[in-house]
Amino acid sequence: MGDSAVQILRSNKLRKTPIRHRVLQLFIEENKALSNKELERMLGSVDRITLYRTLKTFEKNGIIHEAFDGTENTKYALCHQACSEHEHQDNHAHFNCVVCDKTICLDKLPTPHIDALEGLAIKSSHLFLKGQCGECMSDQNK
Amino acid sequence: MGDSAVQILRSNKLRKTPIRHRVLQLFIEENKALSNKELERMLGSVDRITLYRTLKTFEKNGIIHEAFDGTENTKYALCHQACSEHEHQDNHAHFNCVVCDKTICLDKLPTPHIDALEGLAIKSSHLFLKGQCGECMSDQNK
DNA sequence: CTGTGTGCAAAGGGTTTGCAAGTAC
DNA sequence: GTACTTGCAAACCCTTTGCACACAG
Repeated sequence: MGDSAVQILRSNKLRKTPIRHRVLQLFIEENKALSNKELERMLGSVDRITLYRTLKTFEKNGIIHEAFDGTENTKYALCHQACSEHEHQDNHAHFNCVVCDKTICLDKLPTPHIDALEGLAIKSSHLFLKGQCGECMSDQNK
Repeated sequence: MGDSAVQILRSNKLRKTPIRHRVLQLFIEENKALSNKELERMLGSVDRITLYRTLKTFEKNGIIHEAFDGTENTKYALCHQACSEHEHQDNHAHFNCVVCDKTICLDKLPTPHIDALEGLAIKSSHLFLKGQCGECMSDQNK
């Protein structure tokens, strides 16, 4: 359980460094999309640039995928299915809370599959929803 | 016809300045989403900062809407329906060509309407497709 | 030991803010 | 004339690049 981060690194032939291990564990524990800034805050003493590079490396290896949510802060989320290099399978929607800015994967809501349309060759589709998450709705009622 | 830019400005109670007029006309003529950078190039001699402010003003007035396309360059497109301030109605998908980076509105492809899901209150949904546009497919065959 | 990862400094690009001068009404 | 708009400078933030040192295998 606590070792799945290690397993992910090993199966991707990535060196097991403390930073990579901690970042991966955060993705596993938090179960939501995380931005560079959030990770920086959570990790405390890590170099910002190293984080950028860590995320790029994970993305290239298909460990995480970019979660488009219409905000300026690029967020990444753990790939649940097997994603190979340059072959991401994040065919699900994302939800972004406009109050707390949390972004989560909606694995059960697939993005529409469209092959062609009006003379366009469609390669991928991306869907994101915006609204209020359960916690922020509860807070509102206090 | 050539005056619709003027009409739009007037109906939004915005002063009719040369820059606003030219920017609006470009949106009307080009019929696609435009980024600050593209507008800058097309207009030639306009101050970049003024453009940013012009676009923000138009967006606030519901004249244009942000067209999410998964690229780093924020693009805006003309609102076809009547959008009021803070009440955008851009309930359609967008398409972004990964070759030429052109982004267009797919007015005929509505974004899915979802009210609630897994304890989330959904306010809006956004859908964008990526692929190759007709022109870039033709270029490829040359 | 060798190649990869990290940390720091610096640079690059997009976007915003402050302020004085110019312009629409 | 008054309020809004523009243009310029500077600042801000996010992200990338270069390079020397440190570390995993």
